[in-house]
Amino acid sequence: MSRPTIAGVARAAGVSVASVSRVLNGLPATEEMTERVRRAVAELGYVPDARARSLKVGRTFQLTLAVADVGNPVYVTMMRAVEEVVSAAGYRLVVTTTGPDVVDEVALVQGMARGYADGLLISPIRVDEDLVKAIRACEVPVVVAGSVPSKAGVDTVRANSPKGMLLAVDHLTYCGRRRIAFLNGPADTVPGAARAKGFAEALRAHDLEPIAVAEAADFTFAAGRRVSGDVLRAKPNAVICANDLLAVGLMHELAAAGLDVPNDVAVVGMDDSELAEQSFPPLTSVNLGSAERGRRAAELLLARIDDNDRTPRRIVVQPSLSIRRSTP
Amino acid sequence: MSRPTIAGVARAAGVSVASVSRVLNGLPATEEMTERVRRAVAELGYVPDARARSLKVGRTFQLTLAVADVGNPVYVTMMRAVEEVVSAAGYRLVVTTTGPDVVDEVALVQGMARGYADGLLISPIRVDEDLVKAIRACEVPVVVAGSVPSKAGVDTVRANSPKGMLLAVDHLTYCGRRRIAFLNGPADTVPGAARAKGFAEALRAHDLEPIAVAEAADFTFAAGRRVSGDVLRAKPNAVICANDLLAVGLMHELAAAGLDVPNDVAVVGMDDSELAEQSFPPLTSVNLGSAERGRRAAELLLARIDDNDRTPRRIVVQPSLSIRRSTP
DNA sequence: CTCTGGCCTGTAAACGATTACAAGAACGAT
DNA sequence: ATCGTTCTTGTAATCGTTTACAGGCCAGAG
Repeated sequence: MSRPTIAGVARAAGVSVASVSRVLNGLPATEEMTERVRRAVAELGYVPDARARSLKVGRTFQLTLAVADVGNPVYVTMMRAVEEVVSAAGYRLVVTTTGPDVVDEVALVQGMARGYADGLLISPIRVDEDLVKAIRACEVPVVVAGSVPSKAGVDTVRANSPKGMLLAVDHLTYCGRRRIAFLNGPADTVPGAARAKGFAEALRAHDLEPIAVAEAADFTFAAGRRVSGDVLRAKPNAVICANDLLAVGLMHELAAAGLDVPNDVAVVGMDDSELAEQSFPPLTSVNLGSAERGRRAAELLLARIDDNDRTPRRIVVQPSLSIRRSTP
Repeated sequence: MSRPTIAGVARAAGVSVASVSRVLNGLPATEEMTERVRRAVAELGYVPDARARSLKVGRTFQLTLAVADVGNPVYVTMMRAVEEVVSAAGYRLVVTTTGPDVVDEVALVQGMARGYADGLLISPIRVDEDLVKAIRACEVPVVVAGSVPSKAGVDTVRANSPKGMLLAVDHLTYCGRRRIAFLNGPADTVPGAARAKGFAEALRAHDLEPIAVAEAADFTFAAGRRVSGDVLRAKPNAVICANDLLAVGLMHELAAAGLDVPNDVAVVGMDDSELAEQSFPPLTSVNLGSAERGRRAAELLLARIDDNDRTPRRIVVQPSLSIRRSTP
């Protein structure tokens, strides 16, 4: 006794499959018809098959979210926001981890042609020509959370890193710190490059010279710790970090070196993730609007699924600074 | 010019659709046939439709992972492990957040009958009769990460909280702490109940009386902070927390109260998540094997998808203690 | 030379829904 | 009473695969 199909329900209710389908999809039907179908559905415990439905209507009601590393708390924030929007719209979320390699991202984008999801929300950590091409050619709507050349002709939602950097430097100089170092992630990544550029500009705007710039191997706590020494040798009295994980890694090394945060060294993180609030001391962090980016990106994706002909939008979310205890 | 179908490939290659399908699925075919099909596939850029395939073969090659809160770092650890196992086996992972309500979990389990995934890996935060019934009746294989009555007849992988508690209490008494308090999450949850019981047993084994037991509204940082006061009023010299987030919340309150960790109060967390390592001071934490649980659970699920008649297994993962700086 | 058996390959029937189309019923207007 | 309109319902085609089945061909055995 296997799962009942729509045909079984139709038989049990003494009506046609078309009528069952109509009732189930809320199309007009008489009182009596609705009642008979409902009764048969309840009796048999019928649940429509999503696979069959997908094939016929050409939609799976699934969306794919691709991120580089689920362990990064900034993605947790984004994922929460995305989940909320898409599940409210009746979609499920397929979460995929791409890893740091761009070829995996390209493969993922091309694989979307299989049609297992109705859209893709991707936050690429590295971008190259192949990826742009793959995104252009993608069978399903794509929204990029991050920067991608405008010729990709795709909706994007990105942060304003330079402005965020400026907020951080403004705040630090206001606190009287002028020996500012920068702890970046890999500069060959999209966020790494943006932040490096933003940092240089922000210092220039304040007529300052960078004291030190270090690059961690990736955007993780462990990598941050490993290169903290390079930053500290320059004796900065403030360090801006490219994300919160790196900042927390740095603070551990500062504690190990017997330096006080914020008195000896002020620390500013970026992303304003949950970790910023949880770290000790609580981390002053540039809020790059990850929740809002997630939300807006999800909304763009839904809008594009409804109408794929709309002109691509490029949304920039403005940053703000969450001041906590790691700065004076 | 829409997506090519298998019929288009067949036409282009001058063969039948069956032959195309066979070549694509690696069934025996002559050298020449294989070559012609490959060429046509490449030329048209054909990619098989997952929706149609799912309908026919009755599988989607997707698995659902349902957790209560993606913000809890313990789920990040589990998710990583699960992703690794299932993607190696050729499955995609659908991540769903159930929220704290058991009715949502029941709805989720019942919704699996739609067949959008081939299996469900669920870590229920609360369990009731309805959920057990739903799991028993579920159309697709289910593996539970956590405790569920054995009559559910389902594969489970769970932690050994009592043993973990004992490790924590052993360690604290060894450090000379005997005024031990407990900061729990909601006691009406599965992990909350298990840990409360484990804590009581562990203290009894050491002939100790609990100094204080508090219950946070949920397993989050903010909730932990809010009830920390209740714990501290009893002037404990050690506090065991039901998870790392609660422990970090408590440590913030300790700092605010001017108390030193570990000298004034030793703190032990549970889960040994990434946060334990990142917090300051680094948190001594009971490793309940979340990565291993994720891995084993995923393996059980894959095995059951292969053979749904195997007798249910109940795996218990043993805990260990990761000693860091929050204890003397 | 014929027959049997074993490959390949193609035709067509699923899988389980949605939906275009047509047919029938009901009803009001003439 | 007849016609036309509208509303409901049923029949059957369709989505794009996989796969059971059968037919055709060839080789080897008798």
